[in-house]
Amino acid sequence: MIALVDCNNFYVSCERVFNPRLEGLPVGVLSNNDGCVVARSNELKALGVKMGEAMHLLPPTIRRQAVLLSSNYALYGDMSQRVTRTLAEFSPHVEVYSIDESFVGFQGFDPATLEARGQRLRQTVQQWTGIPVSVGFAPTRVLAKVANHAAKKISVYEGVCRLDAEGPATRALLRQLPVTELWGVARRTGERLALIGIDTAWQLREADPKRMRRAFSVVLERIIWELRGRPAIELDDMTAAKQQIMVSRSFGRLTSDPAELREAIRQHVARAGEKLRRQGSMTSAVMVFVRTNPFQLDQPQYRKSVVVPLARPSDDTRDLAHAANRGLEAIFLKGYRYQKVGVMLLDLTADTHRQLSLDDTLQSEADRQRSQRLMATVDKLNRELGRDAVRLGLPRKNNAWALRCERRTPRYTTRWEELLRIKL
DNA sequence: TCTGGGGTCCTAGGACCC
DNA sequence: TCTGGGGTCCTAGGACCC
Repeated sequence: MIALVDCNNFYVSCERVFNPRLEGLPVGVLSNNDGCVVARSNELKALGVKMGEAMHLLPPTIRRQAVLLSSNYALYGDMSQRVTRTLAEFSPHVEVYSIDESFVGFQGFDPATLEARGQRLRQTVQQWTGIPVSVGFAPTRVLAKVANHAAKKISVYEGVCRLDAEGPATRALLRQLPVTELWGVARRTGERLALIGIDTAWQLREADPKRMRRAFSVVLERIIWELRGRPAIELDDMTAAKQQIMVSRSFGRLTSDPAELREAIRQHVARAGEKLRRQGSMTSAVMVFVRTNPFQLDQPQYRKSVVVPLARPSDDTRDLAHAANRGLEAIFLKGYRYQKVGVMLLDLTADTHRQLSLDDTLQSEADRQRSQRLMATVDKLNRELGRDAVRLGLPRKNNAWALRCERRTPRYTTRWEELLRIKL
């Protein structure tokens, strides 16, 4: 049996831990730039606010009633780690799936004891971190997701639900579950399934796996096996090195100024370089992209990306910045109002595979060591003194890319000076 | 005025080879 | 009139996740 442990309304719950006055109120947390709603309390859901709804399109009555907060990722990331550490008390097999969800392995435990363990887990996480969680047990990940959904929605489960592959509870749940509520089935696939008369999770489970593979995809076939209780989805080791690293942001306001684009790219490259070195990788290609605001249909639209290969794999921010600048020059066009730029590091390899090449005559061992020391020092200073304590090049004033986040709460768990702002 | 950011996996189709 | 077939590799884009 495997358990999916999911934090309820995670970002909102984090905010409530440090500001209990938010209990009972409709609370929402906004995306970067305060653009749209990415987390909702039950009260806000009850007002009809949908996931991903644009802030500026919310009816004024709702904006007056609701407490809408900028996102505070320093806080959520830290709280997430506390939850994960608590889960490790219950099983040696914890796979962190996202900031608010983990799969926890319970192989070998007596199935009859699982619900009680689940309840104890909930209470412990609540007591140690202040975060409410729901627990779904099942033989496969897809079914564990269904069980978790039931644990959250159906009050008799009291936050913990166990589903067997066969059994009346499983059957009843799958019969009334729209197929698009399943993990891995979204709108597009749902539309195609509807055409052949499959609307519920149960109907999908009863479909022929091989035929569905041919008509749809291997992904859908695996979901069918999982619904029947046969594991077909393995999770990647979430601690494994990423295969690509992306950093991008929307601008706080649109801009046509190439200097502002260059500055944003430089920022993003610096962050991407940090991430790259933290996981001990090198990159051999840097992708740069720019785009206008796709929602402004009356404005001229432009989106373009380019991949710039590096002469040799590198993790030195200066190399990455050089490549990114060339990429930006190649795709920048005058006359457009840009909304977003970003960089992606592709083709990552472990830096232990650092290869000797013919180019080594051009870059001596001494140069490489200097580069490594410089980057290690920059990373250390930024870790200890705060992001951007040290950077390559000077920042500009009044940047277009400065984020709007006017409603952010204090970073209670990671900044002493902000902790003092709590009103008692 | 204002619509997130960061990932993964899979598939189709083109280029190329023999 | 007739113009192979099968394999690999790569890339772009779709779909999905939270």
